[in-house]
Amino acid sequence: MTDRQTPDDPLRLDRQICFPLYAASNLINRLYRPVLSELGLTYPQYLVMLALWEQSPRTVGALGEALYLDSGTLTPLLKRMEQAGLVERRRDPEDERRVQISLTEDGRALRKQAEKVPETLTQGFEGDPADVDRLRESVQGLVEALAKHGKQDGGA
Amino acid sequence: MTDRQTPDDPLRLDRQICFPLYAASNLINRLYRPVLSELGLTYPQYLVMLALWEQSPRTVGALGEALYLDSGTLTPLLKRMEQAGLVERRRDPEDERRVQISLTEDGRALRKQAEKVPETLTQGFEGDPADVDRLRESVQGLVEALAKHGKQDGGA
DNA sequence: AAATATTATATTGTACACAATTTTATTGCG
DNA sequence: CGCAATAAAATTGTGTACAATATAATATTT
Repeated sequence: MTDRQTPDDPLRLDRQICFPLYAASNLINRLYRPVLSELGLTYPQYLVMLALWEQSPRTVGALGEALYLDSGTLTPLLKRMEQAGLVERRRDPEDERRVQISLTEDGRALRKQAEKVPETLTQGFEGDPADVDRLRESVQGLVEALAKHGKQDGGA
Repeated sequence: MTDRQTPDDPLRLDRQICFPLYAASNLINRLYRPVLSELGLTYPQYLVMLALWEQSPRTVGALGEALYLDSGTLTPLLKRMEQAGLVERRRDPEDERRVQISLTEDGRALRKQAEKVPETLTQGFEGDPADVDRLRESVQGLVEALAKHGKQDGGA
């Protein structure tokens, strides 16, 4: 039987920064899922839509840079979104390596329904909005640091 | 061509709290992966080991409660860990519905190698440890709020 | 005690994530 | 031009996540 509770043990679950981020990400996904399913979207698909509503068309690479995802994740996801009629995928005539992702009419129209998503989810959620804002900025800072960290080679 | 940048648009990607958490979780997974692969672990498997090093044996349900995961995720994951010789799965004789997960000798021994993981990953990482600590506590608070939120029925 | 409800885990099917590799297109260089 | 190097997406294979359902064991009710 194992049972350690050394207070300064760096392997304690409640001392990890990684774990609450992992848990929060899963829990948020779970919270969004039923709301987004009414729009016919998964959570990462919703993020792609947010990115495209800000700017369309965008290349697969540009989407990946914005969302910190690579083509291995985005290609099949975008194909499903194309099947759903939300986006179009078209080789860039200027550079046939690139694939331009653009919103369809349906994709643009979906924005109206999506506008209700943020309030639906913050409804009945205790906590000072200013606190949430501070937290968001902190995590954004962490993401930037992690992204910079990851850009480096990692070596050997 | 779409191109909106209304400053107070609640659908702006950089105004979401969910997105940086999602991105941070992915980036951290990516950062841990090469380090953990030397121990023969994936990131969620590492979390299970952290939980078991604190207390073993534990039921599948107890692990799920600690990590905010359900049997649909844990069962196959634990089977792979059993194949790898890190844990044993055994029906609880007291209640045959429950499955007790316990560390094997190899599983316990792996802790020594895992002790190097936290420092390996914080190495060359800029940022005040006190800031990271505050961030961890904030995200832990959010996780608790989300978990409480999720416990409620959701209605309809 | 038999029927019903509840609980714990497992199974099924869909959709990510990502490393590694492959394919196709462009760029650089002699 | 010819060809190696680079770049952008797609493909392959493994491992999560999770909703919905199934299975089996225990608890509850009548």
